[in-house]
Amino acid sequence: MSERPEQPRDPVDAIVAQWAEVRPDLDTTAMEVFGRVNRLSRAIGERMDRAYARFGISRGEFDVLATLRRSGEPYALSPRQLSATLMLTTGGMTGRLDKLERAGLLRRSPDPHDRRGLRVTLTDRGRELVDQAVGAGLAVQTEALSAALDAGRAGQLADLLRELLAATEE
Amino acid sequence: MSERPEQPRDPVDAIVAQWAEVRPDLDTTAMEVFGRVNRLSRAIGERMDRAYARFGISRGEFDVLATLRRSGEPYALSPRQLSATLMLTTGGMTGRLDKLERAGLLRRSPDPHDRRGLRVTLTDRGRELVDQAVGAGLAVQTEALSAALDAGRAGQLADLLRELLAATEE
DNA sequence: AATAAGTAGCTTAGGAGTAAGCTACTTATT
DNA sequence: AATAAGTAGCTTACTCCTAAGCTACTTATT
Repeated sequence: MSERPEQPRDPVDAIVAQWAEVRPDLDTTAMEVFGRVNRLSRAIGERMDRAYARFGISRGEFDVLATLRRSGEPYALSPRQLSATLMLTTGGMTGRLDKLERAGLLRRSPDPHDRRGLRVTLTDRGRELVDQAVGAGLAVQTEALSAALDAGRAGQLADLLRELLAATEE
Repeated sequence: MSERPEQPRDPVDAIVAQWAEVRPDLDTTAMEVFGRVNRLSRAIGERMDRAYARFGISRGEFDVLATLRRSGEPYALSPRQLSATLMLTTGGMTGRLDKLERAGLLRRSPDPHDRRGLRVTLTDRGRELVDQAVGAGLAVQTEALSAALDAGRAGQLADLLRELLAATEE
């Protein structure tokens, strides 16, 4: 009867079907995208938490180390730059830096050009740890993606998401 | 030179390019999907928070009311069912129910068949509020989606996400 | 040079979640 | 019938975040 090929059903289909029963007037099309985006974010996030936990850090802490690592030599940024990049308040950043500094993964030193500011620098141990952890985090994501989609469809998905994200974050 | 049509660049492209500079050995393909999924989830989440705040509730509280509403008459579920559906610990659910009960949006009553359990029921005010709020939340999502993609591409995106989510949540 | 306005990072108070453990009750086993 | 095991919901302690406000310092204006 249906002209569409068989699709696997997922939890969002069930939610959409429930709404159609009790509120058939609602247009739930957008939920088919954002409902799945939310659930995927959460599911993969939990797996990445576990991957990073093996290195003794949380996902938020990994993000700090990774931002420093990505910035290249000398692996130094200000707390301000870090909290802007990670969309975190300065109070939240203070806490993360405290933990990471206590763990010996980074170091705070005065900014030579601005006495209000600090420079946060990756220690050698921090660089080594993040170099390992980034591989573990990517492995989690790669495994989940390649289990579901071949390279062509994965690329299609990435392109559609890019368009949506670019328009959304404007 | 490029055979691919011009793509809008987004923040994930920048992050991927940074990694390629400092760690060219890494395969960041999966990040092109999950990095965007994470950022989209966060960006839309913030907008939905604001939409629900106009009704005096948080997104988590909306989810409780919406789950009850979707379940149909008589809009009653146990705290256990709610915390399972919403992937929340029972402790967290206790807190949400406390707030919503204080606001007069739902009611807790003893389960007539199991004296350990409760039945959580939407009040009339709760049903009216969630019927309004669900429209506001969908409007946020619909606006973001239709600003970026036409109906055909949005459907393609939903289908790819369904495949990925079904495989991921298994 | 004096001063007003802006910025950097930290502190504090409060919110919302988890994990672990509790009591009360139900179900399965003997 | 007695009892062991399981389940429901709540409480407590803890974590991590935000919002607001602080001090110290820098930049712009007069």
